[in-house]
Amino acid sequence: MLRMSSLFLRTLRDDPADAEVASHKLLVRAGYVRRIAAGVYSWLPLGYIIYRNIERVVREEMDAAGFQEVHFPALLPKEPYERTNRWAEYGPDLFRLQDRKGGDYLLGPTHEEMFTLMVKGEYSSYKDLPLSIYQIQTKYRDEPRPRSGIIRGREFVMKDSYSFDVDDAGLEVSYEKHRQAYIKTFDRLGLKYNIVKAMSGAMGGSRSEEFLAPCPTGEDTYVLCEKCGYAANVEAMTTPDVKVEGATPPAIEVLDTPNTPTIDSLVDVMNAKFGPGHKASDTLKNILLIADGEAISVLVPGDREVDVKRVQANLAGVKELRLFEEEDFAKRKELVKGYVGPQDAKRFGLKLYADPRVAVGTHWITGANQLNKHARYVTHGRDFTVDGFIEAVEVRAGDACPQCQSPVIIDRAIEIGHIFQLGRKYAQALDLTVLDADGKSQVVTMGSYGIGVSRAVAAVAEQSHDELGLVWPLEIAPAKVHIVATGKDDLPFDTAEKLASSLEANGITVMLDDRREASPGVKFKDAELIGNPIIVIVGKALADGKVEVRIRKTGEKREIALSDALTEISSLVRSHKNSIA
RNA sequence: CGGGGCGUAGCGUAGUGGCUAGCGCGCUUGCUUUGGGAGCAAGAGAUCGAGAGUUCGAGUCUCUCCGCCCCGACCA
Repeated sequence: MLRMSSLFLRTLRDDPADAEVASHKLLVRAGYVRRIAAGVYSWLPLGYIIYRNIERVVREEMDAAGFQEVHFPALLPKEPYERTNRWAEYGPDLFRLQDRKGGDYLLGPTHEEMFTLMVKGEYSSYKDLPLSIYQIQTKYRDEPRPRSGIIRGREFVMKDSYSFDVDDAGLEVSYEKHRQAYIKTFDRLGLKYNIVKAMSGAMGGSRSEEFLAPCPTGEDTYVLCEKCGYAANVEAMTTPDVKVEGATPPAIEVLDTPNTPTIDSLVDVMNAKFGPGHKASDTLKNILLIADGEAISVLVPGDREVDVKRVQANLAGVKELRLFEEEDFAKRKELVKGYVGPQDAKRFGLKLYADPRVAVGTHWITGANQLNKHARYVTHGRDFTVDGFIEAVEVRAGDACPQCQSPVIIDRAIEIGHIFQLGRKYAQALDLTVLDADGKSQVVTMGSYGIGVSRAVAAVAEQSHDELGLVWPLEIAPAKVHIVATGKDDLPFDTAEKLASSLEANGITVMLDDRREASPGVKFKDAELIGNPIIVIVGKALADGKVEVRIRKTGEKREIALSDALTEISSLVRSHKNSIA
């Protein structure tokens, strides 16, 4: 039983000055966490209870799925990370330190190497697989900018699992098992979330999905089709095939278009020259970029912006990508800023990529590669060809869903989980092989699956709060029932005490506000701020032999006979989970 | 790393180069009060982020450093 009279807790009346998002403000105000350094937080008793409850749910679901828990150190030697080149690749995001002998160590940002080596050390036969093991561990990443309180820290707790299989079919099964376990986990945590197609990114691998908890302050942007349920991270969003119809356009015609370095000015001139009706979407933008030092051009319709992050995500292997700057134009005189067209790309030795909207057979008004000149009827397939199609435009609300063509919506969310098929990258680098049934050596294929445990505390807080304070789901709340005793006599306090004991005896956790000196107002405010799902007030109504029961989430209140309190509250907890939390 | 902002008591904040750095919350003591962050009275609590400088005099002006927040870049 948590007694407010002795609980190590001080609630704050004002929002902390350094907090911006709701979860951060409320977790600090309600006395759950305190900041220690940028992106580094301490858990106070209430916060640690929430944290442990979430960890417990995660652990139970992992165990239920048959995965086995292990535990690695957070402090790791650099050697395994050198073998996969991540000691170098991770760069400044890695917390590095040396021991007294000058040996290099790191604080683990993620543990693929350690898991791979652990399995390599024990297993060597296909008969040992499949295997899934996990840990719940503090991770360290020296983020360039920690933000949003607990949501994005430099120290955080993650549950990471890894699956090991002999072949792709096995990996698919392991992946699916994790996916199901994640669904159960997040459902129990009371989180609203979408499972979203993601890019596997720098980690390589194929299938990849993110579990995103929608909330306005989230850092991730994703698209959702409300009609068919398609959901994807903006980087992974694909464009439906473009149908090209109509006759072959006339041959290229070069036009004098003085002072038209922008799409808008070009459209105006075209309308003046050939009559109204020309749109920005009839023109073609040639966006020049530097990809790892090499100039490339990306083609998008003129009414669209290029999303550099998306381009990079879709250009395999490119580490650094940036837009052309003045000095780049200065070096490449043949590329006339504002008048670039794809028809001379081969001659310029420029790699060309097209957004799918710039399909083969489409024709465009675009630059003529001469100052103050544009060309029309420039046709993909006839007048230029590309080195590849990549998703390049900034995704907009209303874009067509790749599955059903309906307009999609765009939303923000917190990433609470990520599952993906790693493939053989780490097994290869660290030489994790097993003998198959034919006695041949096979490189193991792996999956990697993460849940942000500490982040989930903030995600729930972010999704579940109101103007009064936090609103915890039953499963993870500090206590199921928050009993407030009011009045100056002993009776309400004694009564509350007895009710609390009998609830606890029935396995229902209780927080009891047994403070004699605090005013009722303070106790009510604290109860609402702290956010336990059921609030029971033992006070005024006691004169009629009643107590008041309030549902934190809905604000619903009613008085019930004290004699029924134990059974009524028990049944609320046991059978009304969904309506109260 | 670029841009912006901020560092004054546990928290939130005021402070015009000039007397003993002020207020609210919280805390302590006493009395009163007890269904919506109570009232009265008396207290404790600050090397004003650090260092250097200008000045008769610096929380206030200058410089350097440190820390923190926001936007961007970045981010299994």
